[in-house]
Amino acid sequence: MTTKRKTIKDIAKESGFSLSTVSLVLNNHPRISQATREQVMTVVKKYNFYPNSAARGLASKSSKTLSVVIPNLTRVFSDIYLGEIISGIYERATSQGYKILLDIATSQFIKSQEYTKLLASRRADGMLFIASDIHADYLSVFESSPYNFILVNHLFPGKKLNFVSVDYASSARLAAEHLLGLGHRRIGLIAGTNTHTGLQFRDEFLRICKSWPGGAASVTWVDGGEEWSQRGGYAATAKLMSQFNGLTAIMASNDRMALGAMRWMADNRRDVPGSISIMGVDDIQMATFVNPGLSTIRHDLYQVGIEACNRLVQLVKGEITECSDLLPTSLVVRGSTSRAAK
Amino acid sequence: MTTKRKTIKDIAKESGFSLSTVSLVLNNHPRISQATREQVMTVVKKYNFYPNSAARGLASKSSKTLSVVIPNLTRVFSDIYLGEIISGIYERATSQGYKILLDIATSQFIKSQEYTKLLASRRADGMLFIASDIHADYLSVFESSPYNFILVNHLFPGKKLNFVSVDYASSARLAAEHLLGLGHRRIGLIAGTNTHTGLQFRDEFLRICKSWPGGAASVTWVDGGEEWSQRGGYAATAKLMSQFNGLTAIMASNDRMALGAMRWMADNRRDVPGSISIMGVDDIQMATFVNPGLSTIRHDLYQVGIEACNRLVQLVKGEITECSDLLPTSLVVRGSTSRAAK
DNA sequence: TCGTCGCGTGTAATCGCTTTCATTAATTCA
DNA sequence: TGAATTAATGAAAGCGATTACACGCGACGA
Repeated sequence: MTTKRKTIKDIAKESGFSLSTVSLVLNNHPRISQATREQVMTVVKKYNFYPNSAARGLASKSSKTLSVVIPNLTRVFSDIYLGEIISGIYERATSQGYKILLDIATSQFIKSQEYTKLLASRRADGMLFIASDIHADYLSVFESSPYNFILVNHLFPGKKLNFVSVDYASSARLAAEHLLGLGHRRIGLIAGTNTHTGLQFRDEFLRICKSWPGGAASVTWVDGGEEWSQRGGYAATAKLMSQFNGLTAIMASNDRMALGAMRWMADNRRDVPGSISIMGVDDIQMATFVNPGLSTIRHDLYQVGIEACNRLVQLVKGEITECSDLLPTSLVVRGSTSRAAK
Repeated sequence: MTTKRKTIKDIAKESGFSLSTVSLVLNNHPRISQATREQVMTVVKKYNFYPNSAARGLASKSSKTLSVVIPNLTRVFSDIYLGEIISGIYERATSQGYKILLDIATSQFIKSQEYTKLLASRRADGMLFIASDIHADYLSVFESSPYNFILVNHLFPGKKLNFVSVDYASSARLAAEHLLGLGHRRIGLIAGTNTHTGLQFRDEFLRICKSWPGGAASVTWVDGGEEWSQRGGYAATAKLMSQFNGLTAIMASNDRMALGAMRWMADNRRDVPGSISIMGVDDIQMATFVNPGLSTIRHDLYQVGIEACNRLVQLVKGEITECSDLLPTSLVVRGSTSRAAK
């Protein structure tokens, strides 16, 4: 627009060194002497020069950018669950010198194969995919592609797709053991069935309950809805409570649905945990604010973001070629669960 | 990694056309005949070819990317206010073929002048800045730079910085007129003083109240805290109520702080609106859920995002050279405000 | 004294596209 | 039928960096 933008060539000319020397200085190459470095940097500072990233990307074959794809939920940008993961990703990406390109997995995004395009065009060096339900067959392209791709807090048992996720099976185990240990034998489970991790949680929970040494528990489950929302949890609870008598505990597959369950109990004057125990999963901030506090399984989603980004960078650098990390979870007991009334 | 990546050259060779023809096809140039276009596209499809974006960016001098900078708040990725704006930006950017680069205005980001670097290195064609308090002096670089820059829902009265914002002065007017019209003459104002828009709101509100034809109202104001949070609103309310007697209304500068005020009233058994009216600004979803519903000034932040992005694209394309848009607001009356008790 | 090694720097090829301008083929008109 | 237009395509010059390789030079051991 205004004056011509400076290039590395101008810097070279003015500092009296060659193109390559300037380039090496800008990339902190050790072969450059301190004296030279300083002279060049003086000129760089003078013009507030920053090397053109397109040219740099072209020559170095790297965009120093990572793509993050989030699910297409209503109010996706104000979702606590995602917020934690994204924060983790952002923190780590930034500290490693990568920028973040944000995308939403709308049907348009999927249909136009934007996810492939981003990587094929080298606009991003790798991709972190937080969005994926069990029907995400289109991800199969990544099974045998040269693209750096990681599924975040999701996984596909059948497919050879890289992932970094919390260990939902272990969460199910911890939760089941906690409730069973408190003597609960009639449990209502609000499941999330549109993701494999959700299914994994449900199945493992059912398995543990059925084979419990202290006596099998009868578990009836209902679906909590696509978005794992408080509203969905509320509706699921209503269904469970109306169709099954004598439940002493409700296990929700995430805290939001658990909060919905607590809300239903409050609306219907059922005492928690006196008459029924409620348990969630994730340990979102809100779990500590409600009354009674929500017993839950802690999922450190910020850490998931950190780890996923770490792995992706390793993938990009070629330090690893695949990854399937399961992060540990832990039991958090608060006031919403207690010994089963007999 | 695996097989060599195809380039436009390979496509040219295989389709039997020249480099330039393929390029023109890929860019939908009208000078290409339909027949040629189809032949070329066949080969493109066959290899699932996407042109290298760095090369493209280098040659065309545009990255087709916009930078979005958000404030460094705790839990920034799960903030409703920001979420709306970002959704709007994302929607519009995507529909215009731009990608979104996300950044947080941490002190590190500011100190290292990342914001300048992004634009100077042409990594982004333009920047939407949602983060800025009244001390954002570093933004002065943009006053007379060739960079495409827009402040989103903020503005600096003194500086020549492009902005797209809701009209806070008009919001103040609407709110004041509503409360004054209901007969309120002793009002507590919870202000946000760390942004110019916040100050604008406060000053205009005070001005209207002072010069009201029906009799001036006495307004006392306190600061609601840096993050305009519910917690801050709660504390501010406590302060107002303990230090000033006879307030008949509380005006909060955003809904979150208003919700904090309502919470305080509930905790202290003060009837809303029976004994005191409460009013917010923004009209976030939660405003409809609380009981009584929160009277507020509607700010269509999604629209702000859309407009801001629109303007930035125009700036990038050179269709406009500056912008200072104020978007209209409107009064939303719900249950939290009523005629002042006398 | 000479060959060799290291260090610091410069030369030039390259990355994969866009775009101007020239060229060729096809069409129109006198 | 030949000249003048018009339409479609190709050749080649950048775009602004990175980086392999070559080179010059002083120091060193033989």
